Amino acid sequence: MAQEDVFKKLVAHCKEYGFVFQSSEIYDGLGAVYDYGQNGVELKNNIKKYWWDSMVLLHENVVGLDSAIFMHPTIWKASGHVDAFNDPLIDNKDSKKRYRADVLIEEQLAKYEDKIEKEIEKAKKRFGDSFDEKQFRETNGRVLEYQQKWDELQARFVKALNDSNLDELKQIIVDQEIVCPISGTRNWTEVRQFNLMFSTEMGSTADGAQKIYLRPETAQGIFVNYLNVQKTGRMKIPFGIAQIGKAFRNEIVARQFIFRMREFEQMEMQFFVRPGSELSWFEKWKQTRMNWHQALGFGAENYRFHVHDKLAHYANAAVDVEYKFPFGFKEVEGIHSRTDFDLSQHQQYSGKKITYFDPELNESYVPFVVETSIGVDRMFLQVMAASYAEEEVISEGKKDIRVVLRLPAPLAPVKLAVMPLMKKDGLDEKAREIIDDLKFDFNCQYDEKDSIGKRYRRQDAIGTPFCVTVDHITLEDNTVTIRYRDTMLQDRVPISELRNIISGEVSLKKLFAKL
RNA sequence: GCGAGAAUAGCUCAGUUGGUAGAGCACGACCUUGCCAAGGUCGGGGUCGCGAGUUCGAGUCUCGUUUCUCGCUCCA
Repeated sequence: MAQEDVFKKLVAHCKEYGFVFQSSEIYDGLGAVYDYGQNGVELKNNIKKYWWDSMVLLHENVVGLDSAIFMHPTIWKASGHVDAFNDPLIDNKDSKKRYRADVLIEEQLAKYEDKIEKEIEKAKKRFGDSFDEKQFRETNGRVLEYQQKWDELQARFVKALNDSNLDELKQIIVDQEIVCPISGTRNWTEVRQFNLMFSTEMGSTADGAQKIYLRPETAQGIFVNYLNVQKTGRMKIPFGIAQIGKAFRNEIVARQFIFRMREFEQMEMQFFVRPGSELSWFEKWKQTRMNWHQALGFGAENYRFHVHDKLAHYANAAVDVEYKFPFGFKEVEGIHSRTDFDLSQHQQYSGKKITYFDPELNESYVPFVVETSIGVDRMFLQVMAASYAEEEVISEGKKDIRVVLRLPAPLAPVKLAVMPLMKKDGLDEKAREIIDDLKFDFNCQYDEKDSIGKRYRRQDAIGTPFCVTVDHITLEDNTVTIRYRDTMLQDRVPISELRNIISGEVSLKKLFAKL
């Protein structure tokens, strides 16, 4: 089966079995926004718990935080997000290249300047020492003509920028007959403002309102609280702060299902260290995080590190954990050495001192930061992609295809399905009794509809690791058959042993043992 | 954002040169069976993505639009 087909089937499966729905579907959907259904939310919560517990419970020096989505607007100036993503862009339809509209116009201005310079150069050669540049500029016809064009263009350009008039920027490009350097054509799209941050207004009256952004990353909430946590938690460097939360990016192109969404969820941990020690911590977290991924048992060959050649403005080392999705190796998690960039910026913009006093060194410094940042939704997609399987089964000589989600049991939405072989003779009541006993320990499901084989397959499709069937023998000796998802084999066990058998398999400790 | 393709029932799809919308599976009720998806009977469910246009008449032709897929592009 081709990999693209696998992906298509996976997307269809996600919808058919209540894992992921498109947002606002009955209104034709909302681009690149998705909802998690009854099974999806359970899986997602389990993924988050796996991450949270492995970070916060397993590391003495890592604590949690839940900061607000709304933050002071200056935070995004300090972080560099406001400046870096506010460009008017235009595309050439022939070369399909994208340019900054303001840069194209600036280049046009420079062309007029070049022309003036050339005239001056020529005149210099002609007149030699007697050349008076100031007088030449004021009297030469060609120079005056270019200068006038430059003045007009500059005035128009500045006004358009100040008014944020995108139509006018486009009109300037048209009027100036600016061509694409690659295709040489003037086949342009409209000029569009790209701001990757969503904004809204805070304050109920229009004149008193201030523009605030929906956070494009959760990290800044940790940075601005680092000293609160350090002081109230009596944390000593090195220590980390972990956070799970929603973030929002107005992606130009959001594609590939839940891989790139406009509203998404991050699990980030910022680890604060002594300056100079950041690269060894970077290596340590790199390994720790890879172990976390591989403990799920999806095969080490499906993971790799991708080292960034081009580093972001804040980083001095960066690596991605990539997983082999049906559409190729793609980033699931990023580990970045963010230096002291963020904290120093916040110190500068807030005017507040946010240094740490290191009692061992007897000195104060702005800590360096090593970040691990993973997308919950990508992780979800990765788990689904890795678990989805179609396998041939032969029963009574007939071939059949079984769709099974081989989810790691601790992540499975439903841990146990209890089903009466028949819904009569009190088998159904007995099944309910078993559920009532176990429902506070595990997410259980009851099913009495259709043949038993069909019910097993329904549970396979959502990844339920255990099915328990109540039959007539159960009524005599309180034993049931327990059927395992992956092998399809069955054992007969006493009802009293179910809790032990299941909890041993579905506990997160099973995964932590591999870390 | 550019280019190409797609959209008909919950799912997979059929629907002839334009003539009042179908199948299988799924779903619900009842009967039957009882350990790996297919028994019987009856039933519910679609203004054919949305909006215009052409036409006596549009699921079908034209245009626009939305969403999805693929390629390019972008991704602090």
